[in-house]
Amino acid sequence: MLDPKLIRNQLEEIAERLTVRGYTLDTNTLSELEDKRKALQVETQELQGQRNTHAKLIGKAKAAGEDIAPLLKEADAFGGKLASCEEELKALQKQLSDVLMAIPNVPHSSVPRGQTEDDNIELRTWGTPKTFDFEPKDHVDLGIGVGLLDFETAAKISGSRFSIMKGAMARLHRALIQFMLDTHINEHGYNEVYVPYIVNADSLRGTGQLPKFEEDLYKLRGEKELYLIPTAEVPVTNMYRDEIIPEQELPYRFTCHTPCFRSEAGAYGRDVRGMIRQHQFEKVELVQFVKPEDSYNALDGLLQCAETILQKLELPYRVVTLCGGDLGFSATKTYDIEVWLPGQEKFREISSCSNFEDFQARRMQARYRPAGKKKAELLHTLNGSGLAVGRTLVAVLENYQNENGSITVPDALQSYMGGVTEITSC
RNA sequence: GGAGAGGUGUCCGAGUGGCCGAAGGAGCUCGCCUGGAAAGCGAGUAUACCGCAAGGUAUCGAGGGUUCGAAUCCCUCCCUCUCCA
Repeated sequence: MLDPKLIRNQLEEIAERLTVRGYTLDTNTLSELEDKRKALQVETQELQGQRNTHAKLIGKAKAAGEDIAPLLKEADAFGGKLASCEEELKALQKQLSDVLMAIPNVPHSSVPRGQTEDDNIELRTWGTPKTFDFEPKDHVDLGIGVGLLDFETAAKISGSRFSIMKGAMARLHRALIQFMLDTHINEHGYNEVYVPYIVNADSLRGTGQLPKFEEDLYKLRGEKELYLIPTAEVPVTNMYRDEIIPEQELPYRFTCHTPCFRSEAGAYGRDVRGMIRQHQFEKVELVQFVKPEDSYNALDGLLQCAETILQKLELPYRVVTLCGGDLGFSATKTYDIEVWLPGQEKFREISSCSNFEDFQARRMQARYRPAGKKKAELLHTLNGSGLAVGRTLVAVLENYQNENGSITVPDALQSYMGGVTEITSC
């Protein structure tokens, strides 16, 4: 959520900055609502004040042993008008907060204007795409070729956009997870956490998936409003909802492996083939809570940590700065890492590293207390994939394939593979 | 599944209808004291909104209700703890 003060005092400036992401802020409606709210609030508070003064009068009269009957009669006058004002004000405040909750974050000044991913700006590339002296296959053909990837059976038991991995493939997938976690814990100083995969609506509002993006989520049936997590970002970031962290403990840096569940409601035609876009996939996430002045340095650091994984796996990639139009709802700035996929002859997103500044923190009331200050202030939150495991597996398969259809296990993963150095048909 | 107890400010904790935005303590800030520190002493210390200000309004797990007036009484829900099965 944006700072309501900014909405009140710098509405036009905020509206202008939101155009960078192609978002049109309805300033007329907003300022109209805000004016109404203010007038009604003043009126309501005045009436409440009258009521309170009168109630105290009755209290005193009663204590003094006086007859309070005439005062009670007078009190009737305050009832109706106040009740209707309070009701109307409440409705208006709800309406205003609904509008506010649906406004995306304001992009950082360095974010380029643009509509789609074509307007993203390439920041750097790493590695050189390998040249094959044969026609490289995509991961689907490779996986099915060695008999260790099975989409048809997954479709039977669940539906489209699910997959089954077997044998060395399943192990390679698991090896990737362990390798990523170990690297972040041992080399990057992150703290591992295990969290619930089912979260309540407050948590999803806190990080910004709700109220606007409910159709992307899997909601559970039952009396309680519960959802499967679309990313570890939700439970991990919400660990500090309604908490105040002492300044000296910051920054907090967590890594967390979870499955992620996404309905992919808006992606019917996209990436229907293979493991690129699944309803269920694994991800190793990086989450940070930092002081506001540190958050952009932290974003660079987070990006580095994610890049390290690809470097150790010797997978070529590039880093792009997302343009305003491609920026997620809650982010002020996002770098995507895109890995080279020989099967598609394309760079494909494998990690997204974002700074949210205080946008999520305000929704969550996640604060820290600066040393020596009495007032708690909002934290900045960041997160990034480090990395999306399914897509990393795809990248390994396609980049490490051999002419006979086998896949060489990258050096970095061999210690996790129990001596298996090459994946061949079983 | 059964029976109880409880959720109050940064934290601990008192408060069963008006004098309670809330005792007391801890912590923190400032000052005194000290060679310096600790201890001790004194003052201050929630947030949001309206207002130039004085001041006002709301907030005691969440939501409803009773009342002239609710942290306090009633109802529903959420969460924590203890005991029993």
